[in-house]
Formats: sequence, C-alpha cells, structure tokens
Amino acid sequence: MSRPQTLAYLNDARFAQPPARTTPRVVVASSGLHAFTSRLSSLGKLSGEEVELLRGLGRFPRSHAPGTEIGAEATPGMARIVVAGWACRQRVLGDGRRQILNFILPGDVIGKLERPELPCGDSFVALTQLVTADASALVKAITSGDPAYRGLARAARLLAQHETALMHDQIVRLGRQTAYERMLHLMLELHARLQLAGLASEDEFAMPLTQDVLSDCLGLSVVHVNRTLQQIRRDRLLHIGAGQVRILDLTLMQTVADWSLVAIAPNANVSRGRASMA
Amino acid sequence: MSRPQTLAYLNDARFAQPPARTTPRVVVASSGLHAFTSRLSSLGKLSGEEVELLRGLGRFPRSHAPGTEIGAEATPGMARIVVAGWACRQRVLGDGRRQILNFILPGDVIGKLERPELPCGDSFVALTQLVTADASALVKAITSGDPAYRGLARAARLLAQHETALMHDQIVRLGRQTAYERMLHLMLELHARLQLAGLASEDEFAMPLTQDVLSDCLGLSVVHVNRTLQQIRRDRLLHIGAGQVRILDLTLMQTVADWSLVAIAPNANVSRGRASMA
DNA sequence: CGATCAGTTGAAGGCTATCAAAGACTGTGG
DNA sequence: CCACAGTCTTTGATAGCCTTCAACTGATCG
Repeated sequence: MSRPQTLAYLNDARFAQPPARTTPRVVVASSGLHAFTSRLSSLGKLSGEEVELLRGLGRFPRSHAPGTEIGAEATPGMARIVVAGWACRQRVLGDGRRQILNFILPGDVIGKLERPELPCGDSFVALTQLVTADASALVKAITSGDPAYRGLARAARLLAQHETALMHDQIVRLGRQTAYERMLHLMLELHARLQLAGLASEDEFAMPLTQDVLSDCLGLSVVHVNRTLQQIRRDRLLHIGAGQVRILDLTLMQTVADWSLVAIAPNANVSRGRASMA
Repeated sequence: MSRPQTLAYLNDARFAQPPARTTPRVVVASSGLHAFTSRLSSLGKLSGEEVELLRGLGRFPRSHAPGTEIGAEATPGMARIVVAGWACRQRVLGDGRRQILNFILPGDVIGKLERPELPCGDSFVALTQLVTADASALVKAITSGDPAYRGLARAARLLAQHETALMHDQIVRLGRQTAYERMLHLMLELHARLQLAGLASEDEFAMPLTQDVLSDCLGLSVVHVNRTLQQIRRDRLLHIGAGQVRILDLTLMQTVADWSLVAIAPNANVSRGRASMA
C-alpha cells in the first residue's frame, strides 16, 4: 500500500556527526560527552580535579561504521564513552540467534567503568555511525582508589546501579510481558534515557533502530515486531516512522506497559510509581 | 502414576541450619560466609586488615522464614550476606505477574555492596529457611574510599561484574532460548555457582526450588515447566526430584543449552567456550 | 481426616514463529 | 537516467511453542 513506515536510516545525519576527527571540539561540546559529565555531576559533588579530568575526556574521538564491533583491540582496561550515535551490547548463540542485552546511547560508557572486562561472549556493536572517545583515564581514576577521585568513584557506582536497574527491566520485559507491552516499555525507556541525555523532547525522539534490531532486543521475530508496531500505531499510542518516534498517549502507554520499574532521574525527584497513575 | 517428583521441600533441613541465633559461630564456620570470604580472597590479595573485617562479618545472624521479604527495614545502606538457604530478587507487575531476576545462594550478598539501594520495585524474598548476617561493615569499607580497603573494593567490583554476567545470561535465556534450553542452562548456572560455594559435587546438588518458582524465573507457566522437566528426565540429561538434581550428561547439556556464556571461575582458569566441546 | 500445597495430566486456544513473497527506498554502475 | 542489487518493511498463510483452564494425585500437617 503506502510507503513503508521506515524506522531506520542508519546513515542519517541526525545520528552522527561527520567523521569528527577534524573538529573534535565541536563534537565534544555538542552532545554525548556533555550529557555524561552533567549526569555524573548531578549524581554528587565533584571536586575541581575531578571536573578537570572529565573535561579532558573527549580528546581522542574515533568513528565507527554501523555494524562494526567496538573495543576488540584494547580489551584489557578499555573504556570508551559514546559521543554520538547508537550502539548495543549483544550476545550471539552458537546457531546464530542474537540477543541484544542493552542499547548504548550518547553519554553512555562502553567497557564498564569498573571492570577489566571479562571474556564472556558479549560484544559491543555500533548500530549507527558512531563516535566514541577514550575514557580510560576515568577507569584509572576510579579503580586507583585515589581519595582525590572519591566523588567520581561514587558517581560511577550510582551509574552502574542505574545500568543494573535497566537490565532488570529488560529481564522483566522478556520474561513476563507480551510483545505489545515489551515494545511500549522499551520505547518508554528509550524516551526517558534520551531525555536525560538532552536528546529527546517532551514527546518525541529520534530512533535509528531497524525492526530487525528491535526484534533481537525484545526476543521476538521481525515479522511480529512489524505487526506489533502496526497495532501500536492503530491504537494511537505512538507515531512511529522515518527513524522518529512521537508519543501520542504517554499515560496510557505507562499503564499498559506497567511502567513503574526504574527510577531514572539522577536526583531521584521524579516519582514514577503505579501510585501516580489513574 | 508414581509419586510426584518433588523438587521442593522448603523446610528441609538441608537448606538451612536451625535458627542459629544460639550458635552463630558454627554457622559461620560451616557455609555461606566461608564461601564468601574465600571467594573474595581468591579475587585478589587482601590485606590483614581486610581479612580481619571479613572475619568479623558473621556476627549478627538472623533467620528468615520462606516467603518472607528481606531488607524492608534497613533500606538505606543495608546489606546482608546469605549464610544458608536460598533467596531471590524479584519484581511483581501490576496484575500479579512475577519475574524472578536472579537467585541468591549462600555466599551471595543482598543489597548490593556498592549502592545505597534505589526504590525500583525490586524486592528480596526468602525461598527457603534463610540465615543472613549483617554486611554493612563491608559496604562502609568499600564506599569509604579508605585506601586500606582497596583490595576489598577491587574484589567487590569483580564480584559485581560476575553478577552482571549472570544477568546477561538470564536475558539471553529469556530472550532467545526455548523452554528446554532455558531449563538446562539455568541448571548449569546453579551447578556452577553452588560448586563455587562448595555446595555441589561434581554432578549433584540440592535445589530447593518449586516448579512455580522455576516458572517465574524462566518466564514460563508452571505447567510447561513440569512438562519440560519430564522431557529432560526422559532424555536422561538430568535426574531431578526430591529437591535434588543429579547431572547425567554434562556435555550434552552444555551443547544443547549453548553453555558458553559466563566465566564463573574466580581465577578465570576455567575456559568454557564452544571451542572446548565436541 | 479435611485442608493445603506441590506436582501431574488432558484439552483447547492464543501468541508468536517460520516460510514465502511482494512493495519501498538507497546506492551503485552502466 | 535507468537498471539492479541490497536492505528494510509489509503481508498472507501455516505451524508450533507455550498458556490457560480444569481436574486429579500424592504428600504434609494440624
């Protein structure tokens, strides 16, 4: 019938700056890195030295093509912060089945702040054009135990806690929600996280995900993802297409998806329980 | 036909010492606490002071009845270490659906070493008679940033990393494995973890889980868990019953369940990839 | 011994997967 | 500029894994 309600324009300019190697400072100022530092500092007071360290992070930007694996090289203590673009952490089974463990958005850190990274079969993959910056200085500061970086260490712990909560959400989605609920719940998560990163308005955000990627995240088949999205459109909960998502009925979405799970807000001021709903 | 192949004897003496308030030292010496300390020290060198702190942990044991929620009281910085018995972390949806996020075995810590705990709807529930001990001293030591406890902090990070890997396993199970595979994979995980805690032999371990509990962990219905278990018995992969599990064909189990996921061994000597299988 | 709980079994149906093929858009090369 | 391949989306038909409902068996317990 009509033209396909495309979700993905992987090379769309919205999702990544140009190679950026030439103008690192612009990239730094514009998005993911700033989101990260402001998020960290909202988690607790940071000393001047700590802020200084954060400021120095964006210095070695690097671009990754969609579909590329990230971090295969500097495995030991490697950590990179996503400046622009989307990535995911995934695992592939022996027969090719893939499960996406979580999505990694601008301002998120790859490689886990707190670990030397263990060979467990997970891998990081760029979903769009991706720009990352070296964050190994952060890891060093945090794991050093240097009291000068205590605030940073604490902030990193809170960040890890948030990430864990997101993973719990993912488990609940996969284990006990229907396809319809899963999709809505994931959209709510993405919206909340992107808002936190300053990349979403009140009711709209760019989402460069293929239905294929969505299916591997939500544990569904591509076909069923397609049909679920259509149902969601028909129900006028979301307006999805062209790599863009607009929320049409937030309250209903939250109710249907049982959105009472994570507390995302850094200051924990935003209460989000069942109590606040009709 | 024959008598039911019972999995659960929740009050079975094997799964928890008597109240233990009277003989704390015995409990301490016997199981979960020792497993925890030896696990931590295998993760890296600990100073005398740190070992001393660990030694002092078992001092305020406490017993929880099956089905009881744990930690509702001392929420702020609470942390308890499981000395004996099984528990789980779960989340309940608005309409009553339950998802178990992970199982907590002797030697595991409740309340997350590294966090002030956030109100995110998760709760800890005792699955058997449970004995826990106060571990808030550990949390204090780790979050203090005191350089005297650097080794402890590092060990805790590695522990958290392991826990994260287990959660990734859970996501993959729920998202991309069949009921049959999920069950086998979970059994392999439990076996490995119990072995690490000294609570399982080469091919056998006690498992005090109801089929109902298993279903809420694996995202299945009770009925289907029952049928899946029967199939596994017929295929002579596992001998399950009376709260006891015996592994009959480890290699086949690992192949079927795609057991190549977490590296559990504390010293990371145990390679466990697809490569090592037929 | 009735009540309760865990396990088992059968039947019916639904949610979701698989297979197959056709539109739509993008980028490439002739 | 158009043909062509490739990727993503959409649609229809069929099948299957798993759920739900209901009932029954054993075992435990007061």
